[in-house]
Amino acid sequence: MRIGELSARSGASVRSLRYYEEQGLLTAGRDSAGRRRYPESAVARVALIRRGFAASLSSRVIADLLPLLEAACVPRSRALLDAERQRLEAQIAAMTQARTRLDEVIALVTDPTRKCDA
Amino acid sequence: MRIGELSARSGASVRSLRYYEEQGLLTAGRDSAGRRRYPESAVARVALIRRGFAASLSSRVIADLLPLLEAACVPRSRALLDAERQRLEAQIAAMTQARTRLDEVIALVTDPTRKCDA
DNA sequence: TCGGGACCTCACACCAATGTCAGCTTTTAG
DNA sequence: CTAAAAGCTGACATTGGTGTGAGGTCCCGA
Repeated sequence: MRIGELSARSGASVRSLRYYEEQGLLTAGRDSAGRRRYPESAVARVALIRRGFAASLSSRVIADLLPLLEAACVPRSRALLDAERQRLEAQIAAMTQARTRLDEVIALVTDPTRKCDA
Repeated sequence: MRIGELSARSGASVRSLRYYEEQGLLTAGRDSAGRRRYPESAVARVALIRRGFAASLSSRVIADLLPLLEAACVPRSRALLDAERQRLEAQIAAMTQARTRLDEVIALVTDPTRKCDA
């Protein structure tokens, strides 16, 4: 199929599909006019790629992961994914801490002698 | 005081102090040679600015907030901060959902017939 | 008078996926 | 035949606090 159809069937924009290719996540053949041609399996591949993005994985990590998944190499895939999970946890922790800081500021603003001109 | 001393006393880099000024968070006088001069109160102001950043506020929001704090306008400050808190909560929720997605991928990889070549 | 340190402005780099525009070719419908 | 639709490449914008470097001014001590 061509890129427009893949876009419609996968939900990814045409721009995104070209980007995935640029990042080495998706390969495409070319027809005589230079247009990308995709096999049926590309739909599933894009779905997997998008799952990765939805899981906050970067294109780089997805590029590393896809070959491992194809090779069905569980331990290595796990190692990669666990590291990403840890990164994500750290980010969540950072934002949670920021929320605590924000609550402190809110308390600071709210508690003292309150006066307002508007 | 000059920018180097303010940097040392506040913990913010010289670069950051200039950036704060550019964003309208911090004002500075100039001496005859064009160098920035800060009053003692600048130390406290930078501390407050940095608290804002630590609470994940953007320079834009801090710029809006500082005048309200100076006017001791609690309700408006609260409105602003509450809105930011909500934004932060939404981000935390998004990342938490991403973690769930990641866990799904991990389950997907881990569960099936496991085999590995490395 | 010379060296160096502190300061100045301007500006690019970073991270990263996507939107969008420009300018072009090819295919296809009418 | 022609116009529209679909595709192509290439490139810039977005977001934002900070690092870093170039190139210049100024001031102080030796």
